Amino acid sequence: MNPTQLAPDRIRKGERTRTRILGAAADVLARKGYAAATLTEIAAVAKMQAGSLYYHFDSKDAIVEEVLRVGIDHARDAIRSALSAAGDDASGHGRLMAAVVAYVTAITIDSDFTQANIRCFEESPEDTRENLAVPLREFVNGWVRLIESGQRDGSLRNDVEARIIARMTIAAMNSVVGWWRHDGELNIDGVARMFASTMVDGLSGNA
Amino acid sequence: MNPTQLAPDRIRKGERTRTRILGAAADVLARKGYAAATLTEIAAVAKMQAGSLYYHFDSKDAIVEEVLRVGIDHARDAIRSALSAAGDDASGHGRLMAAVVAYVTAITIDSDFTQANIRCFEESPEDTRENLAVPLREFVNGWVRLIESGQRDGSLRNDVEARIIARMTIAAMNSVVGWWRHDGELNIDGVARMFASTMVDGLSGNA
DNA sequence: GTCTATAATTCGATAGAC
DNA sequence: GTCTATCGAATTATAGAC
Repeated sequence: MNPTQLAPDRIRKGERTRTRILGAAADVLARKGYAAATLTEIAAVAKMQAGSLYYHFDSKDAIVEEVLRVGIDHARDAIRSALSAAGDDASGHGRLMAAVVAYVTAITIDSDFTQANIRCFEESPEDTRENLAVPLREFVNGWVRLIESGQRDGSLRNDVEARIIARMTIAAMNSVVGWWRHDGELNIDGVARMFASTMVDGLSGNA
Repeated sequence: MNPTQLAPDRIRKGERTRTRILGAAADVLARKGYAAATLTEIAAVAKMQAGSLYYHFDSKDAIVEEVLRVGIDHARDAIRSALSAAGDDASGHGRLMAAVVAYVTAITIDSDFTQANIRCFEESPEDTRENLAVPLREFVNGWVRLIESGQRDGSLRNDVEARIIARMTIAAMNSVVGWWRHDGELNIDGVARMFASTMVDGLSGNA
Protein backbone atom coordinates (compact mmCIF):
# COMPACT_ATOMS: atom_id res chain seq x y z
CA MET A 1 0.00 0.00 0.00
CA ASN A 2 1.31 3.42 -0.97
CA PRO A 3 1.80 5.60 2.14
CA THR A 4 0.33 8.59 0.34
CA GLN A 5 -2.94 6.72 0.01
CA LEU A 6 -3.38 5.99 3.72
CA ALA A 7 -6.51 7.33 5.42
CA PRO A 8 -6.03 10.67 7.25
CA ASP A 9 -5.82 9.00 10.67
CA ARG A 10 -3.21 6.57 9.42
CA ILE A 11 -0.78 9.06 7.92
CA ARG A 12 2.84 8.51 8.93
CA LYS A 13 3.52 9.67 12.48
CA GLY A 14 6.24 12.03 11.30
CA GLU A 15 3.79 13.83 9.10
CA ARG A 16 1.26 14.23 11.91
CA THR A 17 3.93 15.50 14.30
CA ARG A 18 5.03 18.05 11.77
CA THR A 19 1.45 19.26 11.43
CA ARG A 20 1.09 19.41 15.22
CA ILE A 21 4.21 21.56 15.48
CA LEU A 22 2.94 23.95 12.82
CA GLY A 23 -0.38 24.29 14.64
CA ALA A 24 1.39 24.98 17.92
CA ALA A 25 3.65 27.53 16.25
CA ALA A 26 0.67 29.30 14.64
CA ASP A 27 -0.99 29.52 18.05
CA VAL A 28 2.06 31.00 19.79
CA LEU A 29 2.98 33.31 16.91
CA ALA A 30 -0.55 34.71 16.73
CA ARG A 31 -0.60 35.42 20.47
CA LYS A 32 2.99 36.58 21.09
CA GLY A 33 4.44 37.83 17.83
CA TYR A 34 7.65 36.66 16.14
CA ALA A 35 10.34 37.74 18.60
CA ALA A 36 8.48 36.72 21.76
CA ALA A 37 7.55 33.31 20.38
CA THR A 38 10.23 30.98 21.75
CA LEU A 39 10.90 27.46 20.55
CA THR A 40 10.49 26.32 24.16
CA GLU A 41 6.89 27.56 24.23
CA ILE A 42 6.06 26.25 20.76
CA ALA A 43 7.45 22.86 21.77
CA ALA A 44 5.47 22.91 25.02
CA VAL A 45 2.21 23.55 23.17
CA ALA A 46 3.13 20.68 20.84
CA LYS A 47 3.93 18.55 23.93
CA MET A 48 7.60 18.13 23.09
CA GLN A 49 11.00 19.41 24.11
CA ALA A 50 12.54 22.30 22.18
CA GLY A 51 15.45 20.26 20.83
CA SER A 52 13.07 17.76 19.26
CA LEU A 53 11.75 20.36 16.86
CA TYR A 54 14.99 20.16 14.92
CA TYR A 55 14.24 16.64 13.77
CA HIS A 56 11.30 18.08 11.80
CA PHE A 57 12.54 21.57 10.86
CA ASP A 58 15.90 23.16 10.12
CA SER A 59 15.40 26.33 12.14
CA LYS A 60 12.90 28.59 13.89
CA ASP A 61 12.62 30.67 10.75
CA ALA A 62 11.76 27.60 8.68
CA ILE A 63 8.81 26.94 11.02
CA VAL A 64 7.72 30.57 10.93
CA GLU A 65 7.92 30.76 7.16
CA GLU A 66 5.72 27.72 6.70
CA VAL A 67 3.15 28.97 9.22
CA LEU A 68 2.94 32.34 7.48
CA ARG A 69 2.68 30.70 4.07
CA VAL A 70 -0.19 28.50 5.21
CA GLY A 71 -1.84 31.60 6.67
CA ILE A 72 -1.80 33.30 3.28
CA ASP A 73 -3.16 30.14 1.64
CA HIS A 74 -6.04 29.87 4.11
CA ALA A 75 -7.08 33.46 3.54
CA ARG A 76 -6.90 33.08 -0.24
CA ASP A 77 -9.01 29.89 -0.09
CA ALA A 78 -11.70 31.50 2.07
CA ILE A 79 -12.02 34.42 -0.32
CA ARG A 80 -12.06 32.16 -3.38
CA SER A 81 -14.91 30.12 -1.94
CA ALA A 82 -16.96 33.23 -1.21
CA LEU A 83 -16.37 34.66 -4.67
CA SER A 84 -17.22 31.35 -6.22
CA ALA A 85 -20.49 31.30 -4.25
CA ALA A 86 -21.27 34.88 -5.28
CA GLY A 87 -20.94 33.92 -8.92
CA ASP A 88 -19.29 35.61 -11.87
CA ASP A 89 -22.40 37.58 -12.72
CA ALA A 90 -22.37 39.54 -9.46
CA SER A 91 -21.27 43.19 -9.71
CA GLY A 92 -17.80 44.28 -8.65
CA HIS A 93 -19.49 45.99 -5.71
CA GLY A 94 -21.20 42.77 -4.66
CA ARG A 95 -18.07 40.66 -5.09
CA LEU A 96 -15.98 43.09 -3.03
CA MET A 97 -18.57 43.01 -0.22
CA ALA A 98 -18.55 39.21 -0.28
CA ALA A 99 -14.76 39.09 -0.16
CA VAL A 100 -14.60 41.46 2.81
CA VAL A 101 -17.14 39.44 4.79
CA ALA A 102 -15.29 36.21 3.97
CA TYR A 103 -11.88 37.52 4.96
CA VAL A 104 -13.01 39.19 8.19
CA THR A 105 -14.85 36.01 9.16
CA ALA A 106 -11.82 33.87 8.33
CA ILE A 107 -9.33 35.84 10.40
CA THR A 108 -11.57 35.95 13.45
CA ILE A 109 -12.96 32.43 13.49
CA ASP A 110 -10.98 30.02 11.41
CA SER A 111 -7.31 30.43 11.24
CA ASP A 112 -4.51 30.85 13.75
CA PHE A 113 -2.26 30.66 10.71
CA THR A 114 -3.72 33.76 9.07
CA GLN A 115 -3.65 35.62 12.38
CA ALA A 116 0.01 34.67 12.75
CA ASN A 117 0.72 36.04 9.29
CA ILE A 118 -1.04 39.32 10.05
CA ARG A 119 0.77 39.79 13.34
CA CYS A 120 4.24 38.50 12.46
CA PHE A 121 4.96 39.31 8.83
CA GLU A 122 6.39 42.80 9.31
CA GLU A 123 8.36 41.67 12.34
CA SER A 124 9.87 38.59 10.72
CA PRO A 125 13.40 38.50 9.21
CA GLU A 126 14.05 39.90 5.76
CA ASP A 127 14.78 36.46 4.30
CA THR A 128 11.40 35.19 5.44
CA ARG A 129 9.59 38.17 3.95
CA GLU A 130 11.43 37.78 0.66
CA ASN A 131 10.55 34.09 0.47
CA LEU A 132 6.87 34.98 0.97
CA ALA A 133 6.89 37.93 -1.41
CA VAL A 134 5.28 36.04 -4.31
CA PRO A 135 2.20 34.61 -2.54
CA LEU A 136 1.72 37.84 -0.60
CA ARG A 137 1.89 39.96 -3.74
CA GLU A 138 -0.59 37.62 -5.37
CA PHE A 139 -2.91 38.03 -2.37
CA VAL A 140 -2.77 41.82 -2.65
CA ASN A 141 -3.21 41.64 -6.42
CA GLY A 142 -6.40 39.66 -5.91
CA TRP A 143 -7.92 42.60 -4.07
CA VAL A 144 -6.61 45.04 -6.67
CA ARG A 145 -8.26 43.06 -9.47
CA LEU A 146 -11.50 42.89 -7.49
CA ILE A 147 -11.56 46.67 -7.13
CA GLU A 148 -10.54 47.32 -10.74
CA SER A 149 -13.29 45.01 -11.91
CA GLY A 150 -15.84 47.08 -9.98
CA GLN A 151 -14.39 50.26 -11.43
CA ARG A 152 -14.83 48.87 -14.95
CA ASP A 153 -18.47 47.85 -14.46
CA GLY A 154 -19.25 51.19 -12.83
CA SER A 155 -20.26 49.82 -9.43
CA LEU A 156 -17.16 51.29 -7.75
CA ARG A 157 -15.82 54.83 -8.17
CA ASN A 158 -12.91 55.13 -10.57
CA ASP A 159 -11.23 58.31 -9.34
CA VAL A 160 -9.04 56.46 -6.82
CA GLU A 161 -6.06 54.17 -7.34
CA ALA A 162 -7.02 50.54 -6.87
CA ARG A 163 -3.55 49.54 -5.64
CA ILE A 164 -3.63 52.07 -2.82
CA ILE A 165 -7.23 51.43 -1.85
CA ALA A 166 -6.57 47.68 -1.81
CA ARG A 167 -3.77 48.08 0.73
CA MET A 168 -5.92 50.40 2.81
CA THR A 169 -8.77 47.91 2.80
CA ILE A 170 -6.53 44.98 3.78
CA ALA A 171 -5.07 46.95 6.68
CA ALA A 172 -8.51 47.97 7.93
CA MET A 173 -9.68 44.35 7.87
CA ASN A 174 -6.52 43.07 9.54
CA SER A 175 -7.07 45.45 12.44
CA VAL A 176 -9.98 43.30 13.58
CA VAL A 177 -7.62 40.68 14.98
CA GLY A 178 -6.32 43.32 17.40
CA TRP A 179 -9.56 43.72 19.31
CA TRP A 180 -11.90 40.88 18.38
CA ARG A 181 -12.61 38.38 21.16
CA HIS A 182 -14.57 35.20 20.68
CA ASP A 183 -16.37 35.62 23.99
CA GLY A 184 -17.52 39.20 23.41
CA GLU A 185 -21.08 40.30 22.87
CA LEU A 186 -20.58 41.09 19.19
CA ASN A 187 -21.23 38.39 16.65
CA ILE A 188 -18.67 38.28 13.90
CA ASP A 189 -21.12 38.19 11.05
CA GLY A 190 -22.52 41.55 12.14
CA VAL A 191 -19.06 43.03 12.49
CA ALA A 192 -18.00 41.67 9.11
CA ARG A 193 -21.05 43.18 7.42
CA MET A 194 -20.54 46.51 9.21
CA PHE A 195 -16.96 46.54 7.94
CA ALA A 196 -17.90 45.66 4.42
CA SER A 197 -20.67 48.22 4.30
CA THR A 198 -18.51 51.00 5.75
CA MET A 199 -15.48 50.37 3.61
CA VAL A 200 -17.41 49.96 0.41
CA ASP A 201 -20.30 52.34 0.87
CA GLY A 202 -18.56 54.82 3.17
CA LEU A 203 -19.56 56.79 6.23
CA SER A 204 -21.40 59.66 4.60
CA GLY A 205 -25.02 60.49 5.25
CA ASN A 206 -27.57 58.30 7.01
CA ALA A 207 -28.11 54.82 5.70
CA MET B 1 19.76 82.85 35.38
CA ASN B 2 17.31 79.99 35.71
CA PRO B 3 18.39 77.08 33.46
CA THR B 4 14.80 76.58 32.37
CA GLN B 5 14.84 80.06 30.85
CA LEU B 6 17.87 79.54 28.62
CA ALA B 7 17.43 79.95 24.87
CA PRO B 8 16.89 76.69 22.94
CA ASP B 9 20.48 76.56 21.68
CA ARG B 10 21.83 77.11 25.16
CA ILE B 11 19.92 74.37 26.98
CA ARG B 12 22.03 72.17 29.23
CA LYS B 13 24.10 69.64 27.31
CA GLY B 14 22.53 66.75 29.19
CA GLU B 15 19.13 67.81 27.99
CA ARG B 16 20.27 68.03 24.38
CA THR B 17 21.93 64.62 24.56
CA ARG B 18 18.77 63.09 25.92
CA THR B 19 16.82 64.57 23.02
CA ARG B 20 19.41 63.27 20.54
CA ILE B 21 19.08 59.77 21.98
CA LEU B 22 15.30 59.88 21.70
CA GLY B 23 15.54 60.99 18.09
CA ALA B 24 17.98 58.21 17.28
CA ALA B 25 15.75 55.67 19.02
CA ALA B 26 12.69 56.87 17.11
CA ASP B 27 14.60 56.46 13.86
CA VAL B 28 15.76 52.92 14.62
CA LEU B 29 12.44 51.81 16.13
CA ALA B 30 10.50 53.08 13.12
CA ARG B 31 12.79 51.23 10.71
CA LYS B 32 13.47 47.99 12.62
CA GLY B 33 10.67 47.43 15.13
CA TYR B 34 11.02 46.91 18.87
CA ALA B 35 12.84 43.58 19.08
CA ALA B 36 15.31 44.25 16.27
CA ALA B 37 16.19 47.72 17.58
CA THR B 38 19.38 47.17 19.59
CA LEU B 39 20.88 49.65 22.01
CA THR B 40 24.11 49.34 20.06
CA GLU B 41 22.45 50.66 16.91
CA ILE B 42 20.52 53.38 18.71
CA ALA B 43 23.74 54.52 20.36
CA ALA B 44 25.57 54.46 17.02
CA VAL B 45 22.96 56.73 15.42
CA ALA B 46 23.28 59.03 18.43
CA LYS B 47 27.10 58.87 18.03
CA MET B 48 27.73 57.24 21.38
CA GLN B 49 28.57 53.87 22.90
CA ALA B 50 25.74 51.65 24.12
CA GLY B 51 26.80 51.80 27.77
CA SER B 52 26.58 55.59 27.77
CA LEU B 53 22.84 55.48 27.22
CA TYR B 54 22.38 54.37 30.81
CA TYR B 55 23.54 57.70 32.14
CA HIS B 56 20.42 59.23 30.57
CA PHE B 57 17.89 56.39 30.80
CA ASP B 58 17.23 53.49 33.16
CA SER B 59 16.59 50.84 30.51
CA LYS B 60 15.82 50.15 26.87
CA ASP B 61 12.14 50.04 27.71
CA ALA B 62 12.32 53.48 29.32
CA ILE B 63 13.67 54.87 26.04
CA VAL B 64 11.04 53.05 24.01
CA GLU B 65 8.20 54.19 26.23
CA GLU B 66 9.19 57.83 25.93
CA VAL B 67 9.56 57.60 22.13
CA LEU B 68 6.13 56.03 21.79
CA ARG B 69 4.58 58.59 24.13
CA VAL B 70 6.03 61.47 22.11
CA GLY B 71 4.72 59.78 18.96
CA ILE B 72 1.19 59.81 20.32
CA ASP B 73 1.57 63.45 21.37
CA HIS B 74 2.79 64.52 17.91
CA ALA B 75 -0.16 62.86 16.21
CA ARG B 76 -2.62 64.41 18.62
CA ASP B 77 -1.12 67.86 18.11
CA ALA B 78 -1.24 67.60 14.31
CA ILE B 79 -4.91 66.63 14.42
CA ARG B 80 -5.77 69.35 16.94
CA SER B 81 -4.20 72.00 14.72
CA ALA B 82 -6.16 70.83 11.69
CA LEU B 83 -9.45 70.73 13.61
CA SER B 84 -8.77 74.14 15.03
CA ALA B 85 -8.16 75.45 11.50
CA ALA B 86 -11.35 73.81 10.24
CA GLY B 87 -13.35 75.60 12.90
CA ASP B 88 -16.12 74.46 15.22
CA ASP B 89 -18.82 75.31 12.71
CA ALA B 90 -17.62 72.73 10.16
CA SER B 91 -19.76 69.61 9.82
CA GLY B 92 -18.72 66.32 11.42
CA HIS B 93 -18.08 65.09 7.89
CA GLY B 94 -15.77 68.01 7.14
CA ARG B 95 -13.95 67.73 10.45
CA LEU B 96 -13.36 63.99 9.96
CA MET B 97 -11.95 64.62 6.49
CA ALA B 98 -9.62 67.30 7.87
CA ALA B 99 -8.42 64.99 10.65
CA VAL B 100 -7.69 62.16 8.23
CA VAL B 101 -5.67 64.42 5.94
CA ALA B 102 -3.75 65.83 8.91
CA TYR B 103 -2.92 62.45 10.41
CA VAL B 104 -1.89 60.80 7.14
CA THR B 105 0.29 63.80 6.35
CA ALA B 106 1.84 63.74 9.82
CA ILE B 107 2.83 60.07 9.78
CA THR B 108 4.38 60.27 6.33
CA ILE B 109 6.21 63.56 6.53
CA ASP B 110 6.75 64.74 10.05
CA SER B 111 7.37 62.24 12.70
CA ASP B 112 9.69 59.29 13.21
CA PHE B 113 8.16 59.19 16.68
CA THR B 114 4.63 58.54 15.44
CA GLN B 115 5.92 55.97 12.95
CA ALA B 116 7.77 54.24 15.80
CA ASN B 117 4.55 54.15 17.81
CA ILE B 118 2.60 52.66 14.92
CA ARG B 119 5.19 49.99 14.22
CA CYS B 120 6.26 49.09 17.77
CA PHE B 121 3.28 49.45 20.08
CA GLU B 122 1.82 45.96 19.65
CA GLU B 123 5.29 44.41 19.78
CA SER B 124 6.43 46.22 22.91
CA PRO B 125 6.32 44.67 26.43
CA GLU B 126 3.09 44.57 28.38
CA ASP B 127 4.36 47.06 30.96
CA THR B 128 5.10 49.59 28.25
CA ARG B 129 1.67 49.18 26.70
CA GLU B 130 0.00 49.55 30.08
CA ASN B 131 1.93 52.73 30.81
CA LEU B 132 0.75 54.18 27.51
CA ALA B 133 -2.84 52.98 27.83
CA VAL B 134 -4.20 56.36 28.95
CA PRO B 135 -2.84 58.59 26.15
CA LEU B 136 -3.54 55.92 23.56
CA ARG B 137 -7.12 55.46 24.71
CA GLU B 138 -7.54 59.23 24.64
CA PHE B 139 -6.21 59.26 21.05
CA VAL B 140 -8.72 56.62 19.99
CA ASN B 141 -11.51 58.40 21.88
CA GLY B 142 -10.78 61.57 19.92
CA TRP B 143 -11.65 59.75 16.70
CA VAL B 144 -14.71 58.19 18.29
CA ARG B 145 -15.99 61.60 19.36
CA LEU B 146 -15.30 62.99 15.89
CA ILE B 147 -17.40 60.25 14.30
CA GLU B 148 -20.19 60.47 16.90
CA SER B 149 -20.37 64.21 16.35
CA GLY B 150 -20.89 63.63 12.63
CA GLN B 151 -23.55 61.04 13.39
CA ARG B 152 -25.42 63.55 15.56
CA ASP B 153 -25.41 66.32 12.98
CA GLY B 154 -26.49 63.87 10.26
CA SER B 155 -23.40 64.24 8.07
CA LEU B 156 -22.25 60.67 8.87
CA ARG B 157 -24.40 57.53 8.85
CA ASN B 158 -25.53 56.39 12.29
CA ASP B 159 -26.16 52.69 11.71
CA VAL B 160 -22.56 51.72 12.52
CA GLU B 161 -20.71 51.69 15.83
CA ALA B 162 -18.37 54.65 16.15
CA ARG B 163 -15.91 52.75 18.36
CA ILE B 164 -15.43 50.02 15.79
CA ILE B 165 -15.28 52.34 12.81
CA ALA B 166 -12.75 54.54 14.61
CA ARG B 167 -10.38 51.60 15.08
CA MET B 168 -10.87 50.55 11.48
CA THR B 169 -10.11 54.06 10.27
CA ILE B 170 -6.97 54.37 12.40
CA ALA B 171 -5.67 51.03 11.13
CA ALA B 172 -6.32 52.00 7.52
CA MET B 173 -4.44 55.27 7.96
CA ASN B 174 -1.55 53.60 9.81
CA SER B 175 -1.03 51.23 6.88
CA VAL B 176 0.35 54.11 4.86
CA VAL B 177 3.67 53.96 6.73
CA GLY B 178 4.13 50.43 5.36
CA TRP B 179 4.42 51.45 1.73
CA TRP B 180 4.88 55.22 1.55
CA ARG B 181 8.30 56.36 0.35
CA HIS B 182 9.38 59.96 0.28
CA ASP B 183 11.06 59.55 -3.09
CA GLY B 184 8.10 58.03 -4.91
CA GLU B 185 6.08 59.71 -7.62
CA LEU B 186 3.00 60.19 -5.42
CA ASN B 187 2.60 63.41 -3.51
CA ILE B 188 1.37 62.91 0.00
CA ASP B 189 -1.36 65.51 -0.14
CA GLY B 190 -3.02 63.64 -2.99
CA VAL B 191 -2.74 60.33 -1.17
CA ALA B 192 -4.08 61.85 2.05
CA ARG B 193 -7.10 63.28 0.24
CA MET B 194 -7.70 60.00 -1.60
CA PHE B 195 -7.67 58.23 1.75
CA ALA B 196 -9.98 60.69 3.41
CA SER B 197 -12.41 60.64 0.52
CA THR B 198 -12.49 56.85 0.29
CA MET B 199 -12.83 56.20 3.99
CA VAL B 200 -15.47 58.82 4.54
CA ASP B 201 -17.40 58.75 1.28
CA GLY B 202 -16.74 55.10 0.35
CA LEU B 203 -16.00 53.28 -2.86
CA SER B 204 -19.48 53.00 -4.30
CA GLY B 205 -20.53 54.44 -7.64
CA ASN B 206 -18.55 56.93 -9.72
CA ALA B 207 -17.50 60.19 -8.13
C1' DG C 1 11.81 10.28 17.03
C1' DT C 2 12.40 12.25 21.40
C1' DC C 3 15.08 13.35 25.30
C1' DT C 4 18.84 15.70 28.13
C1' DA C 5 22.64 18.52 28.21
C1' DT C 6 25.20 22.04 26.49
C1' DA C 7 27.53 24.88 23.04
C1' DA C 8 27.34 29.44 20.73
C1' DT C 9 25.50 33.85 20.17
C1' DT C 10 23.19 37.98 21.10
C1' DC C 11 21.87 41.66 23.86
C1' DG C 12 20.51 44.35 27.94
C1' DA C 13 22.68 46.00 31.84
C1' DT C 14 26.53 47.17 35.24
C1' DA C 15 31.24 48.60 37.04
C1' DG C 16 34.95 51.39 37.12
C1' DA C 17 38.56 54.27 34.72
C1' DC C 18 39.04 58.75 32.88
C1' DG D 1 29.26 62.35 30.75
C1' DT D 2 31.39 58.98 28.04
C1' DC D 3 34.22 55.01 27.32
C1' DT D 4 35.87 50.14 27.77
C1' DA D 5 35.22 45.81 29.50
C1' DT D 6 32.40 42.39 31.15
C1' DC D 7 28.58 40.07 33.49
C1' DG D 8 24.21 37.55 33.26
C1' DA D 9 20.13 36.06 31.13
C1' DA D 10 17.70 34.37 27.32
C1' DT D 11 17.42 31.77 23.19
C1' DT D 12 18.67 29.33 18.95
C1' DA D 13 20.93 25.39 17.62
C1' DT D 14 23.76 21.02 18.14
C1' DA D 15 25.50 16.43 20.11
C1' DG D 16 24.82 12.14 21.70
C1' DA D 17 22.20 8.76 24.65
C1' DC D 18 18.15 5.98 24.45
